[in-house]
Amino acid sequence: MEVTRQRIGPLLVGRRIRSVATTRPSYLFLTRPSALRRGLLGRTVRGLERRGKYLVAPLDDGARLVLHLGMTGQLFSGEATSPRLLSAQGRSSQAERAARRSRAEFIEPQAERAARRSRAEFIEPAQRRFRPDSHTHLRLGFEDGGPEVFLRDVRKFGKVLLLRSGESHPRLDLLGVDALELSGPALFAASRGRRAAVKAVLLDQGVATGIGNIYADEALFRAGVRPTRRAGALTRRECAALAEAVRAVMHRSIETGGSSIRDYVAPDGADGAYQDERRVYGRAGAECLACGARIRRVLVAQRGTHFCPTCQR
DNA sequence: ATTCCAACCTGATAGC
DNA sequence: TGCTATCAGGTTGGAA
Repeated sequence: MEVTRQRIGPLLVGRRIRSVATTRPSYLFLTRPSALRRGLLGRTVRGLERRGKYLVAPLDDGARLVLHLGMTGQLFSGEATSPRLLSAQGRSSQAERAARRSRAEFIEPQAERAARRSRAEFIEPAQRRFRPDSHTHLRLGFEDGGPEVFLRDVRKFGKVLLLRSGESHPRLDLLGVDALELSGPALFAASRGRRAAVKAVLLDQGVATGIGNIYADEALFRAGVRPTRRAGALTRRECAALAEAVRAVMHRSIETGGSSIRDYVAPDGADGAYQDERRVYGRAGAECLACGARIRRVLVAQRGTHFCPTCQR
């Protein structure tokens, strides 16, 4: 979300909204689309802040546009280009691609295939332009006629709401300290008396906000702490190491542009690279890069949880 | 006062 | 080919 904030900021801040298109009312819209359109039309965006995984955009009338991307949300420029922004209809499935490939290899002479490839490379850029689909829930156009801004979210676990001037919202008010500033003592204090697994505490946005499933697993690995450990049993020393690991992992992910594993793209369409630095998340059955043991996957707090049984105690 | 768990959605993939 | 089951960067509200 921090990478998204940094890169979508210039496409929002200082621009006056001329058009607002939305999909039909749904779980995603905490503010009804009709009210959202009324509240946004003609407004100028004054800034863009992040509160944990939420983005908050103050408007020139004192209202605030609040966005959360949930699991599959994508916030991006109309000029962005990426296969991750295409819906299934606009993209060939893996089965189709495989079928086409094997057909092609069977009947097509190599020279012909090369010619087709160069034709495709010549034509493709024009065809790749993003076209709003049924998952594109918000589309903002601006007075300056520049690039639009899109919010797309396949699963609709994201959130869009408009807070009127001075209005607050419990979802924002209950957030803890930002993960980038989580301190050992704060984590230690928050863990006291909690019987839940330490991973559940890391994911609790009221303790620290911004830590998601990938980063919880990666931080626990770095700190050498097993995710299933009872939070209340962690020592000050372990909390210090874990808080440090959280900060390090989050900073590194921001540096590398985030984790593009399945849906995430930056607002400019670029993939992040943090997925290449994962040591445990999504590596169940593979060898631990530190000790060679098999990475294990278990459920903790109903979330897939990955750890090294020898490095993490 | 916590912790658990189903629910909110859709799509990709693995296995039979 | 198709069908079923499982999994997925999150959060919430109410039951246990």
